[in-house]
Amino acid sequence: MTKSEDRTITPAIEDYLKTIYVLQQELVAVTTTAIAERLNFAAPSVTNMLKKLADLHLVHYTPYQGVELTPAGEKVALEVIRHHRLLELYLIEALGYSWDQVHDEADRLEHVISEQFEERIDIALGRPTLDPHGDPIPTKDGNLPAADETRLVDLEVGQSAVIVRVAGGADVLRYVASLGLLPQITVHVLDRAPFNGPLTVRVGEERHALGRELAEYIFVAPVMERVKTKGD
Amino acid sequence: MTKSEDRTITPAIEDYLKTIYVLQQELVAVTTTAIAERLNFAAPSVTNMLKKLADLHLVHYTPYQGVELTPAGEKVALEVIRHHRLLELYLIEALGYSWDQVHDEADRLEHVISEQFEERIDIALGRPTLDPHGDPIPTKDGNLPAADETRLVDLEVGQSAVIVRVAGGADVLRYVASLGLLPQITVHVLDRAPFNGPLTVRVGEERHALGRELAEYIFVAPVMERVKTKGD
DNA sequence: CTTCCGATTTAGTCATGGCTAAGTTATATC
DNA sequence: GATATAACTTAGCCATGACTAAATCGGAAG
Repeated sequence: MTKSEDRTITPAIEDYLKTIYVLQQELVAVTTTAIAERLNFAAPSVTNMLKKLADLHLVHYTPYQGVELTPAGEKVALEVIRHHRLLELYLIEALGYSWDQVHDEADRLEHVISEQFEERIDIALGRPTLDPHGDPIPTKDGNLPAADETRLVDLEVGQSAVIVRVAGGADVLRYVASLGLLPQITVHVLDRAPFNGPLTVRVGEERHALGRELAEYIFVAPVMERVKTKGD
Repeated sequence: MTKSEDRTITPAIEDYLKTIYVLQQELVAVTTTAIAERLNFAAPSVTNMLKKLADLHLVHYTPYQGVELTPAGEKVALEVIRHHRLLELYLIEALGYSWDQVHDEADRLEHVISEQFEERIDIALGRPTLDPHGDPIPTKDGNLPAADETRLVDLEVGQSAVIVRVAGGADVLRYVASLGLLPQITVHVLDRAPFNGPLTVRVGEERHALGRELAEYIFVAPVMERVKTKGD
């Protein structure tokens, strides 16, 4: 009856493709080392896998140069990312997870849920387009609406913005959440210390100093509110 | 403080322990071959794993004799079974799966969900005690209330009973469901053909002939209603 | 042009967990 | 008691996917 599928795509392969997809959006070239760092693997392990992915026609791999997803590879990556983001949203909305607890759970579940499971939670959530971090959820046919990509670190003193999403791992999410910096929240930039020093921001009644690196993880939608001179 | 994970327990180990647990309830001795058949593995693969499980003190293994779970092994088995049964119920209750679709999904999910996930769906379901097949759900501290174990095949002609659960794989479940033989449903035994022949049962307005083997998979709670005469 | 160094790949190892082929054990039967 | 046979184990193989150590590439500096 339902005989097992062509299990060429393993969880490990899915993780690599997902990582490469994300890195492609951050970097000009996706290198072995960048992948190794992101996945916490040794570089040779990555080289190994890249050769395998190339054999499977999931990436274009040029030794010493880097990799790029093929359309087939991108399709797999987007499916995994769709699973991940739907799961994160479902865990929060349906099961009451908190914002910073969902990532690890989704990382494990994303590899094992069926098409049916995906479809059922998609329906249960009302076919959402954004995940809890504000990232767009790829559609079933592999389209990903681009998100705004202004970073908190790029704002000028005096500007305000609404947090859209926060990148980075669970530790970053937890810390950022503890400061009240959650999606939908408005922040005001009070100061930018020189020499790559911290940003001081106001969130509600509180003030926090954020390292530059941290502020690169926080993506915002700028609010062009009345600044100094009477704006239009 | 949640202790850091003892990653000695792999999904493969969980599958073996779960299978051994189930077989212990069905058989006097759990043999290599019985495990191999249930898991669809070759016998030597099982022998191999049994040695590993014995090293981990999860089973008592006597070569050529069979295995038995240790308390530690039983604990793991019950945790996995708890995951499985909670998941099956959740898939049906919360996500609208049908009765015969849940097994495979639960088989994959049971190995990856966290304690938190288990707790959340347990709460969402109102801390249930029976899964959709009528099997009891082990408690978090590893207790499993015994279920009634009368089989449909053991009923006399003229007896009626309510189906409690159906054992067997997805193919059995699917077929049995297609006959309308679902938990909560009442069946009436109309005939038992001699020489191990089929049972004829009435379900609602329909009659079906069931092989003896199939009728062994169907567990019932007998109903002592008025005895009827033969024929009709 | 050479030299150096970090990035990368090659080579070879290990654990997991399947497999087949071939021996060994237990046991039922003559 | 001898032996056939099914059950079981041993031995050895394979793919995955991680690792370290060592060679190699390639770009920036001298």
